[in-house]
Amino acid sequence: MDELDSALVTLLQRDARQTNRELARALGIAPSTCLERVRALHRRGVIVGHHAKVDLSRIGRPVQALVAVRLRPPNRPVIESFQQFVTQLPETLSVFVVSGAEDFLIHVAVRDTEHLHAFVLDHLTQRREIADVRTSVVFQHMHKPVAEPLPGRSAPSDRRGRGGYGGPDGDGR
Amino acid sequence: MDELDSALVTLLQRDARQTNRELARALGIAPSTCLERVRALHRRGVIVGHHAKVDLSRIGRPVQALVAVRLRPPNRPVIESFQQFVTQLPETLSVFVVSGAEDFLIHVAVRDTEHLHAFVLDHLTQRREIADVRTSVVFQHMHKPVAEPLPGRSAPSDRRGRGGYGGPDGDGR
DNA sequence: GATGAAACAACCACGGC
DNA sequence: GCCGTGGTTGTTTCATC
Repeated sequence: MDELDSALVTLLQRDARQTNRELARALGIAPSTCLERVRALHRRGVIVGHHAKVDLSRIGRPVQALVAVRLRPPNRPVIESFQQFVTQLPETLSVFVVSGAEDFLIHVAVRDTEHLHAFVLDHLTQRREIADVRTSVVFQHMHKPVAEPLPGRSAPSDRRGRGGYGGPDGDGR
Repeated sequence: MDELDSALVTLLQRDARQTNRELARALGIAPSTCLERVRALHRRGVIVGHHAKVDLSRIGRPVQALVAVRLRPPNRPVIESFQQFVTQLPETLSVFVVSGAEDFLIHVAVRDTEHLHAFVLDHLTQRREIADVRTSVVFQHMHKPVAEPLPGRSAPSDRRGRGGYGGPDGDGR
């Protein structure tokens, strides 16, 4: 995970459909080299997928909300079963399991406020393990497409013997 | 936005790097037809970009948190200036402007809990407009890669002029 | 709009440095 | 580990229905 990998990760997050040639030219390296680096990033699990991003308001889901949920009792079986349940609902975009006053935060996108209300009443509060629900409408959602390796300290490059995360650079091919 | 467009949107969200041939074959249409449909989705702003997804823990940012912030006074200049400020911080992944007890919800990914603490103390609470901060550690974050057009009612065909959220404009491609 | 064929460009494995 | 080249594949355009 050197400087070059970081640059590749940033560029591919910004636009996953650049051709390998464009990438190589942007970094000043040969296309074949670039290709191998990108493949290594996939092999090591740094890049986990490529997804098209859609405008939710243009697929009939212009209203977003965050629904905070507290469960009772908040033990593992209850948490895990609820998580699985809520993940599979079509309105759900993403699910946070969090510490603090609430246990879950559910990010949903729906057709309109009526639909939102129905979601909470007909899907959520029907579950008996729910102790509390707090719904916040999302006025704006700014999502940064690029998550850069943080400044001030680089990601562990190749410190061997360290118990970090599974020593990605294992295969010596 | 017919049944075919919906299928394309779903498939491209799942994997943006499928070749046009694969897409066409999956839908049972000719590659050239498929290409034109996909282009139309871009033109109409349904698909706004293609982004590689990275494993945050593998780029040195394994700890995530949600930081709820209440501002004072919560008027437009204060909200907008704070939003711009917090969006540009490197720790920030996404920013929700919400209704309810708090005004902002900031999703951050950091190196460790010490870094999280420093983020809150050195970046956020330094701003004078902040009335309250509540930090929740994220134990799990399940993100659904695919947002399907919701069942029960089809999406508006092509209503133009709506500004979505004034965020980063799609890179036309 | 959808289709098929031909020009064009990109990808990818290989051998050499 | 990085680079250039040749065979292969996919994309893109155009004429046609």
